[in-house]
Amino acid sequence: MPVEMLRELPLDQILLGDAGTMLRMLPDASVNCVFADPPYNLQLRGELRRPDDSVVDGVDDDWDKFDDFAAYDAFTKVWLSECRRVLNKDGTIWVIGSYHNIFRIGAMMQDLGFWILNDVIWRKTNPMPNFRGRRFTNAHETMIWAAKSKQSRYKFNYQSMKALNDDLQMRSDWTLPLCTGNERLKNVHGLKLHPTQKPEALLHRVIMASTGPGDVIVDPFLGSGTTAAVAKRLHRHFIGIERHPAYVEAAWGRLAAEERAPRNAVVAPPSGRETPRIAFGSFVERGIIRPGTQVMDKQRRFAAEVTAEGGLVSGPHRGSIHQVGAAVQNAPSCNGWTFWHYERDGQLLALDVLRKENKEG
Amino acid sequence: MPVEMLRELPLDQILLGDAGTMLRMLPDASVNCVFADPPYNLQLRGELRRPDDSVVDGVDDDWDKFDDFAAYDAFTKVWLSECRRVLNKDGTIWVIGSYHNIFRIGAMMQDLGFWILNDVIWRKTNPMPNFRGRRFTNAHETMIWAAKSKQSRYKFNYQSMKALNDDLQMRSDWTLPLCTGNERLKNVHGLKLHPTQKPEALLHRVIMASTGPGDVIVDPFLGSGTTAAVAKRLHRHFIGIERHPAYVEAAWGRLAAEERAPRNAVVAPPSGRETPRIAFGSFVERGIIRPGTQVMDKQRRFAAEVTAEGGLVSGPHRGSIHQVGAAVQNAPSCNGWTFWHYERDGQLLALDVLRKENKEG
DNA sequence: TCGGAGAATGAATCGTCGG
DNA sequence: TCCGACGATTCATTCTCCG
Repeated sequence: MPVEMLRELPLDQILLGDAGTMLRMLPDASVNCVFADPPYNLQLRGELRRPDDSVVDGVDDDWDKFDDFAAYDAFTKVWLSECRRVLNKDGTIWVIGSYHNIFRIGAMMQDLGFWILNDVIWRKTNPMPNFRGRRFTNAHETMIWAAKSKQSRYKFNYQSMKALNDDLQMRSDWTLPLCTGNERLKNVHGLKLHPTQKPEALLHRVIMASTGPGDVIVDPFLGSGTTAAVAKRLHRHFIGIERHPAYVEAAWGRLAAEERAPRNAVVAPPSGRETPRIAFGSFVERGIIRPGTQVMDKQRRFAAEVTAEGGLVSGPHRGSIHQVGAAVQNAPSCNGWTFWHYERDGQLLALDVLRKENKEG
Repeated sequence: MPVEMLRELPLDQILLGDAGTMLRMLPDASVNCVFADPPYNLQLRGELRRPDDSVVDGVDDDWDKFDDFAAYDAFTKVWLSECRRVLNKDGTIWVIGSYHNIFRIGAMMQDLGFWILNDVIWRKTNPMPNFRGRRFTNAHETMIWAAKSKQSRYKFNYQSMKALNDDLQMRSDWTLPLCTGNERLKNVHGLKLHPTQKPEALLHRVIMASTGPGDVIVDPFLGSGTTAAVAKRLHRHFIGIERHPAYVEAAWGRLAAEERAPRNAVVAPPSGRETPRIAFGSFVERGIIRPGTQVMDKQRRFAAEVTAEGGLVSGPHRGSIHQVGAAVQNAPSCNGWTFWHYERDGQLLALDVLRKENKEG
């Protein structure tokens, strides 16, 4: 079946169809980044029960069923090859998986000419236990981050990552909770809409690390739309691909409710020393504080705005909560945690309450 | 080149030679466990040969990396296949690597019929920083733990692992420091003897998790001998293979200094599954529980009565403690030992306390 | 409205033995 | 090789309910 190639990128659209077919419609070397969360090929057998005899709601969807490894490899080769064609020469790709599929995917990526930059571990704070005591608790998933080729001059926002990590280099293991609570999309019955919805904090870090404002990110397995929502929030363009109309519809609804952060909150920080230093970034990443949130001192004499990398901007001043606090007062130093406040439920609260409320901060 | 197969296992020996050749000397299905830390340098000139046995040349052109991958795959296939042959039917293998090689290894393990049980992340507390600031700090290595086949009834010392982890299930991510200080072997110049000496803590956990005292562990890339030293300490047998005489010599020196732990320190805790079974009837027989005793679940929602033949009766339900427990709850199965309770001295005690109080049924 | 108890739940390749 | 019985086994977090 001949596929018509689009002459313009379908920016900020969700294409209904399977990954291979839809990717073929996109022009060569036209996008900056790919985030892919393909089926894992879990190969689950019977039902699994918890010690209290309740049944685990496993992933039994048709889209995760393959006859054998050969079938899975054939499927993988199609979409990975198309992703590589669509990426521009300096583009990068992220693929997430578990031990069921990630080794096959990684080997194939190398065979196709991708150049692996890192494997990144998502360490789950609250994984499902191993109920039968037969293996180690499966407490992580693996992401592969790779450039289109060894020659790619890829983008890595080193300073943003360092700022997000208390002024230490960001490591290859990221500790983040599962997607639960209000963030988890529900269907009309109040049950989870999608069995494998990824947390927004994960996508926030991925997008902040490897793209800039205005870049184009393709997600060939969009699912519930996390990639699209976070891309919109951070002023990146997205192109989503999803086979199931119900997921496409839910993703559109989610996007409608998602607001862009203020423009100056997502500008990349200057490289060099005057960069924010704090774990304040973790609150931004986890959505506890949104980029663009207004903060002020207790007397409301000074105001500033939260940036996507976990710092502040106030007029010409940009940097950590401490640096900007000092700058606006024209003071030599400042404890941003106690100086800056924000409004919540009509109250003015010091940023410090965030640390007290969130031990992991 | 014909290789003579040994008639007896070379227990607690270090074989000088390359992994593939030496593994061929070991009999089929003769060992319990393999720990492998293979080289991952894809530019191993001279060591790597193509499947047709031609030597990979030193060209570093882009297209040549495909040859490098093919050569590495051929090298990997030889030693992995031999490891699988040498493992007994319930044996397991551990392989450690980084993103350079672990994906190729994992995919090949699946293709050879190994059944992956977990991928385990070694999270380094003190990794080498990324000096150029172009990637995430490479702060982990990946281990694949796999059984010889899907049908293997592999060993996993669940209770030992749980005890090692403060009475919580051991997770798939292990946080351990690099091998440094006195543990790190030095050469005569005071420089590190081996570039990738693994910490003993890592091998301790590997060996404790998947083997028992007296088991045989093969390390086809012994290096500085960490596997052998920890195996000896924990009363396991080892068979080491190493192609560099200097490493073999250092490993023997290390083994000479290594003392076995006291015998009773390495006995695995009773794992429940292995403790001898006691029939509930024996307690009735011996008069510890009288026929007619009332039993109930913890919430006192269900009640039943002990029968003279060591079962229970509850309304229309009659049978073993497990069967009646399942029947009254309308559940598919039930552990009667922990479900049913009885009153003694005003306290509600699970029937299970009887087994703990009367170890010799 | 607040606090405590109890229920719910998450990408999961989750038995062994005897007849 | 199949079938039935026995019985081993859960962590972090959020939500709901009730007093």
